[in-house]
Amino acid sequence: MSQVFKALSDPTRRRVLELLREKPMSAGEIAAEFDVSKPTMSAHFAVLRDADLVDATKMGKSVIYRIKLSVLEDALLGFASTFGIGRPDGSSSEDVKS
Amino acid sequence: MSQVFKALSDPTRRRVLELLREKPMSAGEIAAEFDVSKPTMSAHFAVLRDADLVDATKMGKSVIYRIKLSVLEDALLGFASTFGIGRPDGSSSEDVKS
DNA sequence: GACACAATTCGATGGTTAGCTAACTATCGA
DNA sequence: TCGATAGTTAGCTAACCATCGAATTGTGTC
Repeated sequence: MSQVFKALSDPTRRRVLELLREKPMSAGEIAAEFDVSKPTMSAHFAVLRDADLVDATKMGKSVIYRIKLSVLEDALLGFASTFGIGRPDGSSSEDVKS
Repeated sequence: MSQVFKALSDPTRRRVLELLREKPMSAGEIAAEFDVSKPTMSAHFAVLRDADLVDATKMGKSVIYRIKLSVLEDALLGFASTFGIGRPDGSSSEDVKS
């Protein structure tokens, strides 16, 4: 849980997730969208992997990243429901379509 | 936005918010629930204030903290809706009880 | 004013994070 | 196998964060 919020606390990582929302992308494709070095992007990817927010699959020379929407969903809605925010209540990822 | 997620990335601060969900509390009352020094708690409060997640009101010798549920709600649901998570549309704070 | 109490601020310390360059690993194509 | 390409790892610096004890500010009481 802390890992997820920590991952989301960085604008670069949030934007990575937004890019991945559209479609899976390779590390290089994603990195091309940002003005930082590849190693720096790699570190951001590591944080996202650590939070289990993305899935990394090696495809030939590339690594394809995919967002794990259900994890993001569970974290955000699960936490929100603790405060009676959003859904009426008691939402795990049960009543949420995938 | 980054400030909100950064604030939420710490378990102590999340628990502070959960305490405040029940009722407003003084800094001392909150601090008594944790096993850290008052200065440390004060620093946590500062992060929460910086994220605009709580409201601090001086009452005599004490400072009363109140959670700002609508800010938490807007941040979480607003971000979630970016990913098509949660309610179809951005919601506001209607069902806020106190 | 003098005192006690609530909370924050100050100063120091240890740990973490973002960023870089350089070097390494792995894969593909010739 | 050689060279090019895609990513990650290693090693480093600078900035930031959590934490503490001590000092400070502000409030109420006597």
